[in-house]
This record gives sequence, structure tokens and C-alpha cells, in this order.
Amino acid sequence: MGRVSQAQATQNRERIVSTAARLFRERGVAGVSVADVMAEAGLTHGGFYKHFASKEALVAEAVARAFLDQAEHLPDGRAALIEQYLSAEHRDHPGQGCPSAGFGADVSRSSGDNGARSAYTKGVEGFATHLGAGGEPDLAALSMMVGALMLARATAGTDLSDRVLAAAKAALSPAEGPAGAA
Amino acid sequence: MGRVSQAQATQNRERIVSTAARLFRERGVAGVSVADVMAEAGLTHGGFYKHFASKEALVAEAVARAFLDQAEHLPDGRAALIEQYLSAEHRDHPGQGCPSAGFGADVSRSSGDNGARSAYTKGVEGFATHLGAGGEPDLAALSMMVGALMLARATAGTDLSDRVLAAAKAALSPAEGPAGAA
DNA sequence: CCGGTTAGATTACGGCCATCATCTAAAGCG
DNA sequence: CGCTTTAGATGATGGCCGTAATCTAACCGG
Repeated sequence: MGRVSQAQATQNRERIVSTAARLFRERGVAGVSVADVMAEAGLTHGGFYKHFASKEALVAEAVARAFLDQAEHLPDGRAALIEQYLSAEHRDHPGQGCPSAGFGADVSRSSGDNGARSAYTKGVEGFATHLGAGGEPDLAALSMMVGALMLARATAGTDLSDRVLAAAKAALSPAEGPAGAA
Repeated sequence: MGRVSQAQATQNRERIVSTAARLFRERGVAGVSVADVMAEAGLTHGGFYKHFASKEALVAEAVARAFLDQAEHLPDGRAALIEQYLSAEHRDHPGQGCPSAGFGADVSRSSGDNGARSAYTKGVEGFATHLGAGGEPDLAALSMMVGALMLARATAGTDLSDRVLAAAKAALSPAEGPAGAA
């Protein structure tokens, strides 16, 4: 109850954002309530609006945070990145996974000019640039990775799921681009 | 009001399913209520459970229906299909668009063994097979198309959106697969 | 043509949602 | 050390949700 130190409050706010970044990716923005986030952050729902103007504002911060976390944990080298991205591990843990994939649908459906969309756009551009060579974003490769991950998640539990991951890996790995012989 | 002819009832049921297939793709399953679907189908929400056991059952039928509609409206030839798929028109009309993309996130988050997931899996396999040559599903190309569409939708209104579509088109079009020179 | 069947309308329910007003007690300034 | 500020808890609000019981009237088999 009562008040809490500035340091503690800042730390609590951080925890709210990172919890939201995880839950939103796991269950979708509409599938997570403000109370859910607060409870999982060890707080009660009432204090939420001392930190954020609205749920929408939290979504925007959660998207930005997820991209920052991703950028910090990227493996070195394109081959390693692809290998990790198209793994069963990544497919099965969307909460820690790629924000481009995890937030894509929710951002698509968000209205017009909001913070979430601009944070998302900036994050995608950054990730694509990291994936490409010489500062040139590789948007085609990113598209294939994001699409394969989503399809693999939606078909999880079937053999198609593994085949999608394998096909994308094969198409991205060899030298560059898929060879005609499939 | 009272009863309605069997023919009328069947037609109403069809309308509920196709309305749901459109609304779910536009706003997401969680963003559409049973009452929304029924109202847009010109009915009141009360009659819904005379047709479906639950909202979840409607989702399963809507997914199946969306894939059937897609299969019926596919353009002839791989090149034409890719061109249409990666168009601004398709990006801007998710309600009539690809179910693999439109339902992907929702099916991913649905629990375990439900009808929506199996309908989705079957639909993806069919679409990938149509896209491939000689009965072999082209899962890598499908991944790239689905991913590009989702990224383009989430970044709609920015120049990145158009660049994503163009990059995917270029990577899929030339002969087969992307050439190294980008 | 009559009565049971049934599609759809109406209404109600319990629950959860985002948001906010209010209370509280501790923090941090003077 | 007191006073003000404020993070967080508590609780309420109004609305929407999925589901279901009930009512009504028209279809359709006999």
C-alpha cells in the first residue's frame, strides 16, 4: 500500500512493460487485460493509470520494448540468426520471440496513426537491416522468416509445421536464395 | 418473429459463416462479438445458438469457408497469383484476403486440438500445393508471401509497406528464387 | 388443415473489461 | 520533523461479452 520510492516505482513500471511485451505476444493484445498484466507484474490493476494513459499507450511501449530486447539478444552472423529464428524453440515460445511476428496482426488491426504502429515500423526496419548486408535491409528474407514462423505456429502439432520451418531454412541457407531444384 | 423456411434458414446460416469469415479477418476473432456477426448478417444475436454450438465452432467453419472461397477465386498461373497476392489491393482488404495470413495469429493462439486449427492446416497445405509445381507444395514461397503481406499490413501508410511488397515480388518473380544481385 | 417442430426475437444472466474516484501511507522536500 | 506529494490498493462504474431460457409464429409432415 502507500507510497513507494522513485527507484521502486521506475522498476515497477519497467516490470509492467516487459510483462506486457511478453503476454501480448503470447495471447494477443485483445487476449490480455490490464488487470492480467498488473497481476503478473505483482501489482493490482488500480495503479496502472498512474503509469500509462491507456492500454493503447502500454501497447506502444511494449512493442518498442520487445524490439529493443530482440536487438540486444541477436546471435552473431546471418546463418546463426536464421537457424535460431526458424527453430522449434522459437516457434514454441512466442512470448520471448520475434516482435515482427508476435505483434504483426495486432498492429495491422490497430487504427491509423498510433504509437504502436510507428514503433513497429521502426523495429521492422531495424531488424531487416541487421539481417541484410552492408546496411541494406533484406526485406524478402525477413518476410519469409516472419511468414514461416507464423505458419509454423498456426500449424503447430502437425508435420506441416516442421516442414514449413525446414523449407524456409533450406531456401535461405544454401548460398543465397533458393535453388530451383527442390 | 416466428419460423423461417428451411431454405431461408440454410441461407441465413451461410450468411452468418461468410460474414464471420470476413469480420474475423478484418478485426481478429477476439475483436468481433457474436452479436456483431449476427447484426451484420441482418439477424439478432439470440438465434445464433440454433446454428452453432459456440463461437469457437463458428470460427472453425469460418476458417474452412475462407479457404474454400480462396481456392475458388485463385487467378491462373503462378505469376498472376503472386502479382495479385502482393498487391496494395490485397493488403488493404484483409476481409476478402488470404486466410493463411488473416487467420494465422488467431489460430496460433487457439488452444490445442480444435477445428479451426485443423481446417487451417488443411487450407495451408492446399494453397501451398496450388502455388507449387507438380503437386509439390512450395512452402518457402508461401511463407514469404504470407510474411510480406502481414508486414505490409502492419506498416501500412509508411513507405516500408510498399518496399516490403516490392522486395517479395522481386524475390519470387525472376526465374525462380531471388538472385544474389540485389 | 392441424399440431408438433423449429428459426429467430427478446430478454436475462453472470462475468470480465477499461477506466476512474477515492483512500492510504510512505517518500522526500523544506 | 512535519507537510506535501504520489504509488499503489480498493472499490465502483458502465458497458460489452458469451451463453441460454423463453416466447412466438411460421413451416411442414401427417
